[in-house]
Amino acid sequence: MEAKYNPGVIEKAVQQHWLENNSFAVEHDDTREKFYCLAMFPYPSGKLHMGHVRNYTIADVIARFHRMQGKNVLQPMGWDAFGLPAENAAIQNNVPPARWTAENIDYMREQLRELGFAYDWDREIATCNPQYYRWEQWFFTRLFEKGLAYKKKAEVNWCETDQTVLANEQVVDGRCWRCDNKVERREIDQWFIKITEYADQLLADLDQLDEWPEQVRTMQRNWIGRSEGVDLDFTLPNGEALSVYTTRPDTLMGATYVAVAPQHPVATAAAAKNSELAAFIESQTNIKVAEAEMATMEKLGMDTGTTATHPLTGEQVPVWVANFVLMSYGSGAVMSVPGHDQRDWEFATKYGLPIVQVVAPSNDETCDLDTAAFTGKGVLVNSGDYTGLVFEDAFNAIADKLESEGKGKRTVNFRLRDWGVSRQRYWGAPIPIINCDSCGALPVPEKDLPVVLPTDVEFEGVGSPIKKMPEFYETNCPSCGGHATRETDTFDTFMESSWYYARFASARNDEAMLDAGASYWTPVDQYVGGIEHAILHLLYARFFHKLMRDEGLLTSDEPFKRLLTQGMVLKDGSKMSKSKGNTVDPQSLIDRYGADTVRLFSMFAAPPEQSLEWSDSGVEGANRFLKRLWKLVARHLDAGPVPALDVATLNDSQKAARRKTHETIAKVTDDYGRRQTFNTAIAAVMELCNELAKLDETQPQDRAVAAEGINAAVLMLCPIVPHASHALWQALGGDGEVINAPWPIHDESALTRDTIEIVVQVNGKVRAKMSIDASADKAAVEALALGQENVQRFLDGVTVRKVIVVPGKLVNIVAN
RNA sequence: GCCGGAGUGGUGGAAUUGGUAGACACGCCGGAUUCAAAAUCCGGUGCUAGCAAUAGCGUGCCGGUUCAAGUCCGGCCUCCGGUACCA
Repeated sequence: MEAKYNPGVIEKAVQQHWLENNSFAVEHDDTREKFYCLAMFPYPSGKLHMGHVRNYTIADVIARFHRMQGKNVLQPMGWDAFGLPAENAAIQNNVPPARWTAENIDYMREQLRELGFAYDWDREIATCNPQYYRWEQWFFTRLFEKGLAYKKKAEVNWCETDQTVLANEQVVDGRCWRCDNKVERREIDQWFIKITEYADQLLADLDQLDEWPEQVRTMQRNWIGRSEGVDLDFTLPNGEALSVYTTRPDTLMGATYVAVAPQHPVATAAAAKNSELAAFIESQTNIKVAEAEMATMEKLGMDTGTTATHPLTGEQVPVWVANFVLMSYGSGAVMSVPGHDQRDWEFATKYGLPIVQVVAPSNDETCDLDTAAFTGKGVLVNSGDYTGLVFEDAFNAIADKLESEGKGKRTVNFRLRDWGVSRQRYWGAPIPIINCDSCGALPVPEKDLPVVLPTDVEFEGVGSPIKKMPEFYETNCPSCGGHATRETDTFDTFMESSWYYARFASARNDEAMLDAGASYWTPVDQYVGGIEHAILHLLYARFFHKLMRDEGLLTSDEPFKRLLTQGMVLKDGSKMSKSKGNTVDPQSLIDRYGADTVRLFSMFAAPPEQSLEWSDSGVEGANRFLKRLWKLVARHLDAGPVPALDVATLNDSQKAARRKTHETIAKVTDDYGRRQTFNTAIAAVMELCNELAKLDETQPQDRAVAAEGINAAVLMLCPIVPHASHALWQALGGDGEVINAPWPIHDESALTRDTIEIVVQVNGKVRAKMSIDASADKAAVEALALGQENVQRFLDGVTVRKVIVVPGKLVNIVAN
């Protein structure tokens, strides 16, 4: 064995060895327990950044750990290759998106290889490849046939100067990022998939996901937003219903006005006769299509002059236009109860609308309608027949009344909206639809799939080139054969990332979207990715899984069994990003220290779910540990042959070192498996190595204890630093390759202790520590504790009231 | 705005079920080695006082529960993620 740790030489050789042996290629094998470990695949933006390194190291560590546990482990890698940045690069540098993307993939693939990740490269996929997206197109046509895909109008950010739709990211302070023109909302036809039809299942099945972080489940639950309420009708002067949804029908008697969206027909009709109102509505179109924008903008409104009849009192209430009411949510109108809704209260206060109290607190909550709405559930007041009822009774009485009079209906509502999948962009999978003037929108027949995106394109301006390519969009109607045009919009890139995990299991099948491989490998046993994907990507993937299940392609209900959401990589307290100029290039670190050091540092610096603060000296520290480990093994090997371990003859220090080995195995196994806190696993192995270094290798039984400990340390570090472990395992004469070696199992009998240390507190403050026989009973522990010299000092002049003994840990003496 | 997190020494973090706050590292200080430096090795290191034993204080802020609170409860503050067309 080389005396010096030389990662440059070792890593290259070990990676070559894995490549030649195709070490991480796996096959469907029903006789073995499978483990599918997946990290969220990258968008090929150029080079790997530290966030990637962290993400892929975490997943690789988990995959390698489970492989050493004897499972058939699949860990694939691919590319989420469609998306906006490729188009921006194309416009800026005049490079076609396909070429830019392919070059980035080639570069990043090489970087992943240099980091030593245990991928089955035979399954690599890129979503921009027609072999991939053809199945997405095919699946969409299936959804269309089932009525789960449909077209409707929806609002987008529109830049009049560039004549193009802008992503939310491209709107800065309400203006186009390129030309600084003010954006406006515009309605266009878009394709949607009915995720709302699966809202109940998506909500209910969250309960199955007991290996997901609770916070992610909570976020999804809130996002889906199931509520129970009542759809009820106010009546317009012309007799038509003005429908609103409320979760608080108990406050209906306090509704003093109705607010409608600027695009609501009532508003449009009123504006036709009122130029001031028309101008107000017009002024409200310059707002970005984003929830945060809508929720934080100044709440503005104007009276339409129209009134509506209250369904219970028969009184006339004014109808206002309000900029915060969204046409796309529910009916585009809300009843306003300023006494009991804070937003309504602010609006009513601003515009002098009446505020009426109809609910009073039934506990000690305060209620002062001069300063704020009372939003709690209480007891009804000032509500005619309903006065005196508590929330639930009032809800039911009013809902019953409305239902019996045909003015309302109990309804379950969801916050979740259908998934808009149309993008007016070039670099995406073409939506496989043909529009025929006489037959309407029709799916492209299966035999004509895929609809291939032309890649030899030039960008003129910012619009999608295929919208100006008749050779792409001119076609014939599959039904009548007449002239027709293709859809030129492409799919939301969340479409590709919603099913790629299943395709990895059937990656080389060109005859079907999924096959038996997908049934064997899915669900993914461990999914690893950024917390920023907690809602959208993970919800869409869950939805897609259920769609594929209902198409008969899969049998499970959920795609990801266990989820680890990793935190961000920060430098100087903020996210590493090009715009902040605080990025650290992982490549220079790999070149300087080797992949193992980079992997070790990123796993040691913080637990995976927390954000990770970058530190150059921390990297040095990780490298130093590997050098020390190397030295420890070299010293051990130089000390000569290792005799058989004879447990019965061990002295106390040898016994202690052996106990440390087995305690460490137990802890590290738990840290890798259950807790997934790799930082504490590393710390524990470091402690073990510090102990092993103290052994006297001139003594035969010290050498035997050291051999056991060192072998365990190398095995336990293998998932994190696989190259160094490979070389050390070989030098130690281990069986086969370390990547296939069985995970160490701790020896329970090595853990026993003769004496233990107990802490003694007086009134909760530590006053002494004492060593006592591990078998001592409570009375003996208590007696010894009371006899401690320093404890006596604090008991002087006071009376012992109570003594609490926590076995094996502490004694607390309560005295005053 | 709304939903979800986070806040512990000079720094990253540990404390797993309410039971010794600061494991393991980094940095710093002192020493060894060296012509010298780097590297390496040994020792010290929460703050305050003390030669020390030890004592007081200490986990963002305010309050509460408990024999005991970083951990549980109530109310704040700051920062971060998401907010449906960034991925």
